[in-house]
Amino acid sequence: MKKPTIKDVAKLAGVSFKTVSRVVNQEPNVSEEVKTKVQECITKLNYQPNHTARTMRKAPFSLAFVYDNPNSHYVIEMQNGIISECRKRGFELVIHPTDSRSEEVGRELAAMIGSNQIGGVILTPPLSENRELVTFLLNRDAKVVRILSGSGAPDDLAPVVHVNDVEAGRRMTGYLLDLGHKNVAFLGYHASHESSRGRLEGFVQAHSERGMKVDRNLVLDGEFTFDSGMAMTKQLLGLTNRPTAVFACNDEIAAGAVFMARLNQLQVPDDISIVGFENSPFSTQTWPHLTTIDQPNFDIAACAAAMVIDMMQTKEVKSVKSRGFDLKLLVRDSASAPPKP
Amino acid sequence: MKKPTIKDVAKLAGVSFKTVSRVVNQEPNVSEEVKTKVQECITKLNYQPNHTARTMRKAPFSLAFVYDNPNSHYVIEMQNGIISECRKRGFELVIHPTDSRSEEVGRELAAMIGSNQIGGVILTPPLSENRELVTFLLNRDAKVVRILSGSGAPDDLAPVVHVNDVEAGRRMTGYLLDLGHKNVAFLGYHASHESSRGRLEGFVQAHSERGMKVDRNLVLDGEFTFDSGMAMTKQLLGLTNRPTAVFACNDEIAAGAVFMARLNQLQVPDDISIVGFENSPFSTQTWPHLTTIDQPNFDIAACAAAMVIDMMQTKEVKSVKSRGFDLKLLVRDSASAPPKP
DNA sequence: ATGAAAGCGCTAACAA
DNA sequence: TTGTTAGCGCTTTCAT
Repeated sequence: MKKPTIKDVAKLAGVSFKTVSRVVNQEPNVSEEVKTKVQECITKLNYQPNHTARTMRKAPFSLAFVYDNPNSHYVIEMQNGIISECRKRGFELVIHPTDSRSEEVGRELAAMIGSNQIGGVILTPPLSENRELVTFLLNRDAKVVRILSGSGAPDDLAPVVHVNDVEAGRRMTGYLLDLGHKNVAFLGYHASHESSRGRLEGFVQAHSERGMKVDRNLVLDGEFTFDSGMAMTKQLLGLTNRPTAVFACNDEIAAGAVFMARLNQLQVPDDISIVGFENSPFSTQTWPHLTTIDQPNFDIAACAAAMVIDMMQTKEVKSVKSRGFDLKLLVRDSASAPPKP
Repeated sequence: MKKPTIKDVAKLAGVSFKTVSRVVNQEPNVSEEVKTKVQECITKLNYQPNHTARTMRKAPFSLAFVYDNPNSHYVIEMQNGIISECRKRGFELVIHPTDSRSEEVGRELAAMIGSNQIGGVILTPPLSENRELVTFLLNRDAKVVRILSGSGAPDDLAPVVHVNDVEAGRRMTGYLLDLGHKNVAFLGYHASHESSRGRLEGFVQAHSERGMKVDRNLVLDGEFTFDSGMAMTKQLLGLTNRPTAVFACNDEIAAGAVFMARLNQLQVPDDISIVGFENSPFSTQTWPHLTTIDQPNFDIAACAAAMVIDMMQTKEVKSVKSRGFDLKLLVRDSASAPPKP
C-alpha cells in the first residue's frame, strides 16, 4: 500500500539494499544476473527512487527560471525550452516571476538557494543585465547562466547565451533597403532596452553599408505596445518625407502600425511596408501576416538550461563558456517593393 | 563556509537542536528568553532550514500545474495566480506542460508523485475534463483540484473551481440585445470545447429570455484564431440578413472579425458591433479596443492553489468542496447600438 | 561483486 | 520547558 522503498526491493530480490542502489544508479560491480533480478523486482513493485532523499545526499535537482517580462509568449517559449531540457536530464524547473526593480529578488533567490531547493539559475533580461545580482548569486554558490542581447559575453562572471539583435536588425533593414526603400522608419526605440538598442544599431549599419544615411526624424521612441505603434505611425504619416517602409521593434508595434496605416486608407504592403520583430502570435494576428524576425526562444532557453545543468553536474569550475544564436528573417506578406512614385 | 545547519545554531545558542527546531517551526513550549536567543543566532548565522530534509520527514512542499493550452496569456495568468498563493504558504510550483492527447500524461505525473516530488496537482481544461486521469491520480494519493467550465462540480471525485461560461455568455449577449441588436452572430463554436458550449448556451438563454429566437445560420463553427475570425466574418458579411453585432467566442476571433469588417469598409462599432471574450492582450491589440468578458484567471488559479495546499496540509479527507467565479462584462469601445436602418 | 555502518538535516515520539 | 533517541530513503565509505 505504501510507496515501496529501496529496502522493499532489496528484500524481495534477496540482496542488500546497497546492491539495489547500485543497480538504480547504474554503478559498476554488479553481476548481470543480480542486476536483472533486481530490475524485475523494481518493475514488480513499481519502485521509484525518492527524489527528495536523493537530493539530500547529493545536490539539488532543480533550477530556477527567473524572469520579469510582460510578454507571455516570450516567457512561455523560454519556459518550454527549459523544461524540455530538464526532462531529458531528470531535473525540475521552479519558476520565479519577479519584479526586477524590487530589492527582493536577490533575497528571494538566496532563500531558494539557501534552503537547498535549487542549484542553478537562468536569468533573462533585464535581470540578466544586473551584474550586482549575478555576483550576489555567484557568492552563494549558485550556478548562473544569463540570456543576453549581444554578440558575445560581456564579462567573465558567468556563462551567457547571447542573441544577436544587431545582426538581426541589420539583416531585416537590409532586406527592406534591397527591396528599394529609401525612407525607412524605425519604431519603438527605448534607450533602457538593450535589445532595441541593438536593433537600432543594426538598422544604422545596414544603411551605412549601402552608403545611405539614417534620417533621425524617422527614428521614433516608444513602448512595445499596439497603442504606441498606432501613435508613432500616426506621427509618421504626418511627415512630409513620409517613409515607404516601417521597421517596428516588435510585432505589437508593427500590428499597431498596420492598423493605423489601414485607418488612413493605406494598403499594406502596396502603399507601405511594415515589418515586425519577434515572430510572436501578434505577427499573425493582423493582416497581412507580418514579415518579422524569428527568435528561437525555445532553443535559446534549452541551451541555457543545458549549460546550468552541466555546471551543476561537474564539480570543477569550468572556464566560462558562451553560446550565440542567430535570428532568422521570416518573410511573410507585410513588406514589398515601394510603390512607384 | 558551509551552509549552517540546525545543529550549528544549537551549538551557538547553547541549547539542544530540538529546541531550535521548535523555534523554527513556531511550536509552543519554548520560553521567550530561549526563543529570542535562538532567533538571534539564526540571524547571525544566516541559517535557513533545509527544505529538502523537511520534505523527507513531512510531505512534499510542491504542487504541479498541469496544462495543455496554446494560449500563453492564459497559462501565464494561471501560473502567476498559483505562484502567489504558493509563496504565501511556502510551497513550490512545478509546472508541467503536456499534450493531453498523449498517453504519457498519467505516467509522467505518476512519476512525479511517486518520487515524492509533488503532493498535489492543479488541472486545467481539457485535462481537467478527463475523469480517467483524475481517478488515476487520486489512486496514487495525489491531491487534485480541477478548474472547469460550468456552474458547479460535475461529480464528487475531487474539488473543482468552476467558471461560469453560461452566465457570462448570457450577460454579454444580453448586453448586445439590450443595445437594440436583433441579429447577433455567434463566432467560434467548437463542440469539443466545453467553454464554447457554455458560451453558446448563455447566448441562447439571453435570446429566449427576451422572447427572441437564435438564427442558427448565424452560429458559426470555428477555431479560436484570428484567421478563423476573419474567415467567419467574411462568410457573415455575404449573408442576406447580415448581423449588426458579433459575439466572438474569444478575443482573437473578435480581432479577426474587426479586421475583416474594416477591410469591408465597415466602421466598428458604428456599422457593426463586435465583442470578444477573455480580456486577453489581443483585446487591446486592435482598434477600437474590444468590449469583452474579463475572466479572473489569476484569482481562479490562486483559489485552486489554496485548495490543493489545504488538502495537502490536512490529513483528514474533507468533504469535496467547490468554488465558483463570476466573469465580468468589460465594456470598452467595440460595441454600440445598431445603425439606424 | 556484495554488504554493513554511518550519516545527510530534519521531525516525531518519548523521556526527563 | 527542554533534551534524547530514532529514523525518513538514500548515498558514501569502508569492509568482506
